[in-house]
Amino acid sequence: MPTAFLPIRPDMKATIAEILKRNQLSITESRTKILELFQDTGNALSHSMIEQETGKEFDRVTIYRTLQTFVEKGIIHTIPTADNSVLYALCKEACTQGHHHDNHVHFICDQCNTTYCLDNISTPDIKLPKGFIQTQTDLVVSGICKNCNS
Amino acid sequence: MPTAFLPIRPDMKATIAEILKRNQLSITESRTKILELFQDTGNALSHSMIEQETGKEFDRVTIYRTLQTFVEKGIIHTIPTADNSVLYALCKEACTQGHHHDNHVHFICDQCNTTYCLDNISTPDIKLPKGFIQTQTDLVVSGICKNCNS
DNA sequence: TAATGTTTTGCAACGATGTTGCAAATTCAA
DNA sequence: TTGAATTTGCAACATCGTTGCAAAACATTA
Ligand SMILES: [Mn+2]
Ligand SMILES: [Mn+2]
Ligand SMILES: [Zn+2]
Ligand SMILES: [Zn+2]
Repeated sequence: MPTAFLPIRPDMKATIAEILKRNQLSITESRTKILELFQDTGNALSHSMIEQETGKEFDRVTIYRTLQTFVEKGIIHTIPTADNSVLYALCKEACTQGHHHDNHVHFICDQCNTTYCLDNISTPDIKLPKGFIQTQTDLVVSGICKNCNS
Repeated sequence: MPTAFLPIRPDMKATIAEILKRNQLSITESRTKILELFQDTGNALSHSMIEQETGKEFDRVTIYRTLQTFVEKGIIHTIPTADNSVLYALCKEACTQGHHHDNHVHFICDQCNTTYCLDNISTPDIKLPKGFIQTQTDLVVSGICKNCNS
């Protein structure tokens, strides 16, 4: 329990609880654990990675529903991948209920398979042919990440 | 049958047969029909669209294997989508066995769901953080296409 | 803290998607 | 035309994702 002597690093549980409260979600074990996972790894996670990490703690269906809820609330966003698997990552910008603003580039390492949100690289403006109207841009770069690079 | 009097539009069947031959693939009914479909629609197709179009002519598995083969040979390429469904489209550039060069932007219409290859819009160069090496870039824009636009 | 209404979870069952092994059919080349 | 090689269809299976419903957990109020 945090006291007046250890206030420097805020209690993780509390922070997670705040995120859930702010989004009007009940604080449950599965939601807390899954949010924790995202915070701890920092990178993108797939449903199956989460399933592996949490073992038999929760049902598959609960994980699906938790991820759906988080996406709807703007807590996490999905990442399209070249091999068409579904990835999720924490939203760092001010995303809200049904209104995402994750217009950043994603990077997938071909070697270690880690997916990074390049939060400070925005997706470029594309000049489309006449008559086409753009509402969303997804840009995914793949290659070798800085950890795997020699 | 084309004669000397109708040489302007080359026989489609012949062209398709040539594509298959050039790639050392036997000319079979399913391959011919599926290639025809891509040529006729012009846009991207999913496995299920092809299954619907061809009805019960071929087995599901045959369609999967045909698409795989075409991708390997560089006849078609896959398109990553935001909702993580798999789309395929004809390669128009000089793609060869295991070596694709489809570095163009894709556009998906939110309304009619048509997916376009914007062949003359190249994917932009992205300046990555130190240590990251880029080998591939996928850029998908979604919005309203010129047909659905007013 | 205890009771109560609301939300979330686990389970079972299901549909869609994609893969593999193998025998039969088709294609190709001699 | 024949025989070898390739391709196909079928069956069986694995993975992924969804839904309905009863039980459990959670939030709220007293
Ligand atoms: Mn991201
Ligand atoms: Mn394309
Ligand atoms: Zn890596
Ligand atoms: Zn359209």
